Amino acid sequence: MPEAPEVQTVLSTLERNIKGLTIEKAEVFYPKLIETSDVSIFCDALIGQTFQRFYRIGKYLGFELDDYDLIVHLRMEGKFYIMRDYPENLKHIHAVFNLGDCYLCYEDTRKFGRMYLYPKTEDKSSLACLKNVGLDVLDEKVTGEYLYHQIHSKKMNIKAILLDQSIIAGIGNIYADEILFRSKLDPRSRAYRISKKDCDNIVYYAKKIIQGAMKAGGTTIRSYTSSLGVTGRFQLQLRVHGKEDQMCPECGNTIIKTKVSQRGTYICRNCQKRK
DNA sequence: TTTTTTTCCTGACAGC
DNA sequence: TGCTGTCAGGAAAAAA
Repeated sequence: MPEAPEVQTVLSTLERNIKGLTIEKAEVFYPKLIETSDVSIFCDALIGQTFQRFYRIGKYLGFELDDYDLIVHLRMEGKFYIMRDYPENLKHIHAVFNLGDCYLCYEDTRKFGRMYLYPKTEDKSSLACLKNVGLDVLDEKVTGEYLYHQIHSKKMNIKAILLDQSIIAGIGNIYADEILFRSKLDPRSRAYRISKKDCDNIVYYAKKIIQGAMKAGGTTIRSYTSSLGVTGRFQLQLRVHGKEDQMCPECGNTIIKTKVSQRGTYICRNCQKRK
């Protein structure tokens, strides 16, 4: 499940490999992949467009072309591959872009990923698909103060807050668990009970963990890989997520798995206090 | 308005 | 073997 670090890894890899290349032909085999228009309009518009600039907003990948902004959300299992030859097995490949001397292929087993195409704009935050996307987790405007102001009157649990992209963008299920473990907070704690000091901790660890994961090239759990098959190594550093029935690295108690906001959630009940 | 639930998808896996 | 049911999950839509 790509979160900000994985998206950044994919983006960097693609930038190194396809920046300056021009789309000669575009094919889309799964119509619902394209949110902004019919497939034929989408494919026709891309012909002759060159990849100019690469950017990330939360978990969204942004490609600035000559005349358009192409936005991609990988959701759970979306992946890009750069291939020398046209792909043989198209079973889970839903889009192929012919870039002249290579093919950029989009694969997504569960078909949750989406692509958006808009006329090019300087103000990326004005794009329709990003209207509910808040400040990126690494944005300097994201501080404990900011988080506290956003949540002090909300009833939602703190994990749901961290997953809410309109408050802080880029955090997903895996890192939410890790951030709350490091902050010593039970994910089920109500937002309005979270102190200013706790908010400082949450933001501090959120930035630290996300930046650490970016350096390591993103976490890999289940099927996630970045383009070109580059896989991250950060999973070795995960402390609670996916560690059901294992010992807490801090206190030795058993880590439990439960559901919070419909999401699989890992907690050390000894270290993480419910507020 | 805010919060919760449902929906979208397929493959892996458990149980019979 | 082959079937059925459950689970995983980001975000939008629908319901509460």
